[in-house]
Amino acid sequence: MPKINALETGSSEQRNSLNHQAIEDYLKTIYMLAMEETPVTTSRIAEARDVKPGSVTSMIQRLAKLHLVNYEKHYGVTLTDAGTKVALEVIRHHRLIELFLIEALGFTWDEVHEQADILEHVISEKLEERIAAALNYPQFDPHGNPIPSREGVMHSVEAEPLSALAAGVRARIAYVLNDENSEMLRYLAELGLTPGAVLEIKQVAPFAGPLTVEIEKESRVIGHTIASAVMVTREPADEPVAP
Amino acid sequence: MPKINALETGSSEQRNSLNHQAIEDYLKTIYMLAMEETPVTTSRIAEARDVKPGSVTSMIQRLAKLHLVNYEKHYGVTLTDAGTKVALEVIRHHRLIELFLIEALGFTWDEVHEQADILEHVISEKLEERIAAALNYPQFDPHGNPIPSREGVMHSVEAEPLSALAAGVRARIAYVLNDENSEMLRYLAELGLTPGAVLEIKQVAPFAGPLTVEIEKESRVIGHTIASAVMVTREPADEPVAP
DNA sequence: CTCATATTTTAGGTACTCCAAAAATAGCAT
DNA sequence: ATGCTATTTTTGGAGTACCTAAAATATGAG
Ligand SMILES: [Mn+2]
Ligand SMILES: [Mn+2]
Ligand SMILES: [Mn+2]
Ligand SMILES: [Mn+2]
Repeated sequence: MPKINALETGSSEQRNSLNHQAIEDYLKTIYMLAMEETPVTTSRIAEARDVKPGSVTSMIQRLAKLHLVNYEKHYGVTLTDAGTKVALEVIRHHRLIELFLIEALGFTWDEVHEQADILEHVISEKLEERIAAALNYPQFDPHGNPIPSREGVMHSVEAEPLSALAAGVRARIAYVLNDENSEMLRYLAELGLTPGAVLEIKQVAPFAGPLTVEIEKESRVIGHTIASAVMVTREPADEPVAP
Repeated sequence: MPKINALETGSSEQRNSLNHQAIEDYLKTIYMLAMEETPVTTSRIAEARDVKPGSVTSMIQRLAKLHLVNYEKHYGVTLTDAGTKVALEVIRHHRLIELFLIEALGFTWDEVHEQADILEHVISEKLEERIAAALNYPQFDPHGNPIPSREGVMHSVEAEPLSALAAGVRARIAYVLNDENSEMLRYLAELGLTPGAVLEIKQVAPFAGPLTVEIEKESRVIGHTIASAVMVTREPADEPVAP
């Protein structure tokens, strides 16, 4: 029947696809962590992937041998061009799949991350292309994150957390963090806090307190933690002029 | 991110899903082989899976320990109820996915087997259900094979190879064997030999020679090998009565 | 220079494979 | 029925890809 291992078993192996779940996931993790701070240390990867540091070290050594990362002992790793390419490829898969599950199969935005995290490693390039085509070559995933292009280019959006805004500011939701937190996603959807929504800050309680926002003419009070996960871009304050 | 191994790593493991690529594929292979002859021997499995007999023996021992097969040394294996359930589940996934790739994403029937062979192991029950629903709960896959129900019931179709028919007989194509042979599938499609098509045998050359069939008013000559892969049911000879 | 902390190394485990040697069975001749 | 060979199956040893746990070592703060 299958044999995903066909290329790796025995001695020769490694045709052109240096794929495999684990490798791809490490590269993806490193890519994400590098966006926050570079180089990426062993312990940050271990924490993110929920494995022990020793496991990370040995995987890093493998990745370095495959020229997917640059590795300096006791210092950290950075992705090589080849490693970046793989990471972006996987992220493209992930985000296309999330959107497809919602658009084509009726899933909700809190249900798709887990399944996408598995499928991202096993779809062929042809299937990726068909999915992209079926979705009309979308730019953003359901959580507002940009989908890298087939060529491996990702246009990241400049945004700031909702929690950083002051009263009176109008903003549009760009994307949400923690898309693996289903419970939070359900809560956000309930409040109408989804990408594209426009809101205005009414009140900000001090000391990381709750903020009051107006959205769709409704006033909502949300906690600081949630507000930190919602990334927004500022909108010009409105005051629609009557003609 | 992911961690398909989350449940198996370390010591405890095995929540409810005794899944995993290899195990599922062995069970599927055994199921298929058991339809031809039971018990299923080590060497038949080895040949079907293209691994060495020694590998099969050790996997069989594992499966037996998991109560997925009954194993008698030097004799053969049969699936237990639990093993049958897993096999049918995987076959259901496979066939639903093949159909979905064609119906929803525009693949052709010669392109889907390989991708389905991988995806079958990684779709959740929820995704399976959504795919089935999107296809309106289909009974047959694109190659004419029955799709087992969610409860694990498969209604197999009584059919005989086209190559077994005599001249003059009319028949309807039920399904084709070797759905992993893309080249053959493309050739069959070209000739119009797809499930549901009705044809009439015009001539049969002796000694496993070619047969001439009429299909869609066209006369076609096909080799014995191909004809053996096309499974048909007999149709009453027609002679449409003019009113 | 010393020590806490992060990191790497080492050793050991599971899953899956291959190869080669040993054991069991089956086919067949007598 | 008995024995012998050809075939199949099992066993044992090994290798890769993960992982953990625990011991050894590098780093940099004070
Ligand atoms: Mn996601
Ligand atoms: Mn993943
Ligand atoms: Mn198939
Ligand atoms: Mn498979």
